[in-house]
Amino acid sequence: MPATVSEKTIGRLSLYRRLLYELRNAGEENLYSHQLAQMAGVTAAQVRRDLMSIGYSGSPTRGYDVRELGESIGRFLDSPTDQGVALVGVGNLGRAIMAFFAGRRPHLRIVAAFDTDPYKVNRVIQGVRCYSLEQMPQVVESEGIQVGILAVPAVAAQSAADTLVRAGVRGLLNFAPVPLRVPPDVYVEDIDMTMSLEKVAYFARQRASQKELQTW
Amino acid sequence: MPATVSEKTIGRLSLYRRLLYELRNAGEENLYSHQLAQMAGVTAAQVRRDLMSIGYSGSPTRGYDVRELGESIGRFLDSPTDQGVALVGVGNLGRAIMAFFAGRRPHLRIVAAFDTDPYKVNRVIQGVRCYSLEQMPQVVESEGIQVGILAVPAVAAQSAADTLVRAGVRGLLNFAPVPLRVPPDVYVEDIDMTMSLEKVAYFARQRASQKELQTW
DNA sequence: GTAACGCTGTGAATAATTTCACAATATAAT
DNA sequence: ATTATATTGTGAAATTATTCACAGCGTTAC
Repeated sequence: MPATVSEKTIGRLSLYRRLLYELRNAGEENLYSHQLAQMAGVTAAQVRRDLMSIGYSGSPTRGYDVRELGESIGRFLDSPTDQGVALVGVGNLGRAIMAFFAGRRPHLRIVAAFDTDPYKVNRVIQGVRCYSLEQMPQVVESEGIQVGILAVPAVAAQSAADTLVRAGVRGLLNFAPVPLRVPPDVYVEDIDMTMSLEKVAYFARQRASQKELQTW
Repeated sequence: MPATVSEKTIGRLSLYRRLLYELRNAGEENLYSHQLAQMAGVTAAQVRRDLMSIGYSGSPTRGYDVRELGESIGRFLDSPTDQGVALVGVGNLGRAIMAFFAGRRPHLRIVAAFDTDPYKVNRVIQGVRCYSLEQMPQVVESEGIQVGILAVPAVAAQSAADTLVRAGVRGLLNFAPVPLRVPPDVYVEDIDMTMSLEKVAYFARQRASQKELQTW
């Protein structure tokens, strides 16, 4: 059981847990590494390697217990106490994010939203109270928020990040197409839709031309 | 110049291009690898390595020409002809995606949207015509669409993907929290917001506790 | 009981990615 | 012209991530 678990493994564990949760609802009680692997789109060896890092052991004959493994991943990934999340930017994307996460994980909930638009401030949108940017330090500190989501325009991203970090946020999920500059003790995950779409376009083209070559 | 360029490099090239475009607008004419690196949040060696793969050369004294390099990346990444994109799912997220990409890259535009909701079908939303799911094969084929974006609920994702692929799509950008099963000649990029948020929460917590340990 | 099976856990091998480090070089200064 | 300088391009090394391959082991079947 390694002292530190890689970013990629953490991501896959989150995926495994979701799949296990669905299996549990479907009444499954146990499964083998190769089954979980096929559902997750990875190899069986990868699954076993990942599970090593959380110290969960299966049985050679029954494989893994669906419920136990799910809970085990939960203990590893989740905070023992609830983690509140701050959302900055309540535009199209921000509201879509709110809707997407609404009612999903009670342990990791959006508990406050921030926007400059005075029409949104003090409203409750998707069950989340909306504050002005000025109130950010206050609210973040009083709620003990450690995680922020940035859904603001590119130009506003860095300053919003700075304010969040100053208020004590240690992790950012950044949807703005700008690399953020943050202190080394703050973790940033970028969701760069433009980059992703361009990657897809590039490889789609490549695959399409490979297909043509096959007939030669 | 390698025969095949890695997925990660393609992603970074897309980012470099965006940064170069901004620099160009700011009137910059040339820059060094370490400058681009610092803007992109990578090392200078990484930038030089990435640029090797598109065969662009700079000068030891002037560095890279901002305009030339940007165009060079464009020639490498972009299709010589325009690439149309199909968006499936015009809910909160779908509309946010439309708004996000509206007017960004003319070469890579959302040209058709699909949804089951009869209220949306035949409407024009964010400048994009909305069709029913039944029309998908037809429209995708007649428009020559090779790239699809899935912004549908998890349960609908696989079947939407199947239809797109059958109609000729070779690349998918998948926002649904489900691993898609597609033929090997179709490229899939997943944007899994739940996984990303859980990663951020995990590392935020970790960084926060490291901070505490520093004082010991 | 015990033999056979097919899985897990993991050390070792391989593959992919990044970084190091330095020769080659284009320019500016003198 | 020559020298000094700071950067590029790139083999080689280091690091990180994945896969192989197999010993060890519960369980089941007989």
